[in-house]
Amino acid sequence: MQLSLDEHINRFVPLSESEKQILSSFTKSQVVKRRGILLSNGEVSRSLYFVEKGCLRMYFINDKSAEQITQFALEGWWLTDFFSFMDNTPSDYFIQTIEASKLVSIDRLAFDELLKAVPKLERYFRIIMQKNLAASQLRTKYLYEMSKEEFYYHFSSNFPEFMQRVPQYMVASYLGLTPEYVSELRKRNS
Amino acid sequence: MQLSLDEHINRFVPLSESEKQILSSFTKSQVVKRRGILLSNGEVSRSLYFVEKGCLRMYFINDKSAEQITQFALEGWWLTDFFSFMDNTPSDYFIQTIEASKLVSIDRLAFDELLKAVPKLERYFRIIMQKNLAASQLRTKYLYEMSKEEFYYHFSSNFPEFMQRVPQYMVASYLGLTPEYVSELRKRNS
DNA sequence: GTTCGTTCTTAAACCAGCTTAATTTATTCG
DNA sequence: CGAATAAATTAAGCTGGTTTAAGAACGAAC
Repeated sequence: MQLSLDEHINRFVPLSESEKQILSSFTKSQVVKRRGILLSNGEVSRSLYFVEKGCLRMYFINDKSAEQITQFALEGWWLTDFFSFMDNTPSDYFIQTIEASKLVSIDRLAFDELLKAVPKLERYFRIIMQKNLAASQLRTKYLYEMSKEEFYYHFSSNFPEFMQRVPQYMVASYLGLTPEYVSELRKRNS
Repeated sequence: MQLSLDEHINRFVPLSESEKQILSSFTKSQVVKRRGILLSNGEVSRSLYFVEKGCLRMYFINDKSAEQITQFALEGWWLTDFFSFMDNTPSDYFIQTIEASKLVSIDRLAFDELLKAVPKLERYFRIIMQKNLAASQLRTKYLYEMSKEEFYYHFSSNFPEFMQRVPQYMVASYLGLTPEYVSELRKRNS
């Protein structure tokens, strides 16, 4: 599976050829190998990333020195630490590829310029942010209403392809479970 | 404290007088008494609400028939169930005023029309959604990194005015704690 | 196909936070 | 104000999920 940024934008806001050219002049395409680091903690999150192909994770190091994953991004998703990106402040997060990936990135300043140059994209990003917000509301609801056991089963039965793409311990981290407990759940269910 | 929508928009996108008039023709101002219901579960979340004065809560009924609060909105915040609002599907949530409140609401269709009529507002809402998303990422990080005890102290020391405005059991619900446990924490800390 | 690092499993002890249920204190509103 | 209702507290017992520690299985790279 692969999804170009142009194609994705076109689903919401059709762009003219010249607008597409302006867009590509403000963005960078990059191919990153497996486990490549895009952002390290302490740095400012300078870029907003779009995943054309592959998979990203965002995580921080918790007080037990363990990696705590807070978000994944698959094909068609945008990812950054928005506070750091907007306010130009150091981030607590790491962003890393899980697989070899093809990305489009936009720097903070380029993002502002781009939106001035192609105001139609304000609409595209408004819609994207709105959808992200809806997804985030739903995730929060799940966190409140499900036990950790339910949350795990919900996730594994709703996203089986994802479970196969990503190591089990990363899924465990994202769901806020210990790998040991996930093992127990898998045993229980088989 | 009171904050008009015009003023709030003006912080991000200055509007002309005629644009302000178009805006007000697509929105509704309403004063709602304490504990007034704006959305009930099973209904479509037809409106997006801006709080000019007062306080809203969004909650659902969990499997133990208890109210589970997922969001508050104070002056200057927008609130709705975005999935229901965007896709026109029934919501699981209730939205209710905690205090007597002054609100501005925009219906789904009016929202689309408004954005067509005043494209500048795409930018305003893009920024609002982006800020919401940043706030949501931060909240998620807190959930992952803090124990419930830490989460409670963090919240009560960072938002003391809020703790006084909202009943303790609502704060407990929002933080995912039982009222009994909050009582214990308060006793421990005094 | 062997090696070395990474990932997953097993099991027992442990504890943060919940449940239950009874009591006290605040609020609301006639 | 005073009655009724809603909210907050207390304390004991319990449990879902973690911690710890050790070993087993996997998979990438030579």
